[in-house]
Amino acid sequence: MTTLNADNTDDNCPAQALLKTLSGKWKPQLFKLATIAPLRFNNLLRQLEGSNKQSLSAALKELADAGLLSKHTLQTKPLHIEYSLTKKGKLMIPIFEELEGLI
Amino acid sequence: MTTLNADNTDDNCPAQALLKTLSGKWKPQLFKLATIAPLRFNNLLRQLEGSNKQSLSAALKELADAGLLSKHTLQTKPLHIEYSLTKKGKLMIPIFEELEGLI
DNA sequence: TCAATTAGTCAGAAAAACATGACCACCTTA
DNA sequence: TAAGGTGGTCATGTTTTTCTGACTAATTGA
Repeated sequence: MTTLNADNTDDNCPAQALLKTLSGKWKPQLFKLATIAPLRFNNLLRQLEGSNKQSLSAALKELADAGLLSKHTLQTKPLHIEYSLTKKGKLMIPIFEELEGLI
Repeated sequence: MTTLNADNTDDNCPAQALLKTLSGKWKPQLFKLATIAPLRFNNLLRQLEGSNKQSLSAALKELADAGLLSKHTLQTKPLHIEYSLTKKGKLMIPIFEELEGLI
């Protein structure tokens, strides 16, 4: 009898990594909001009641590292930084809608 | 400016609950294995290296509570208990395959 | 010049998730 | 009758995640 998953970072279960990057207290909401409009840091901090800088900062970074969000700086004064969906991120939208459809 | 998510159990983001029930150290693997064959407790405990009774028990319960797995007792001696995908659980399989496709 | 905005980082505390070992009941085989 | 399998629960401890408050730096408006 073979044992699965010698370690829990195993990618024999390919959806697991994606599920991990999307899970957490704020990431689903950040992803969802990003499908509507680009995200801005202090704006999110005000909108997401109960959130905090540290967690939002980490969540945005993880979503960006996963290739779902891209970060770009607008040359305004003061500088504004926007996080918006990448191509990969956009590809996920209809799949999420299907998931929501069967809840 | 309206604030979103007065509490973090909010269902204004419907995928969030589902994402939550599928996230965690063992649940993705349990779901995946359940797409192949019904799950049995001690069998999982042996197969999933590094797992433990407490966590598997909790994970199976959460997946069952979410309506993705159903629990039934086989009248064998000794009794065997099987967890298998519900209709809802089966509906999620192709959606997960799409997600995996774009990783 | 002082307060407030922009977007964060850092250290430490609190909360949540996960693991460990003891224990339970039932049944079977030796 | 003792050991080992079935499928768990419970209390406790460890590890990971999340939150809090202090701090940074540049820019704007009063």
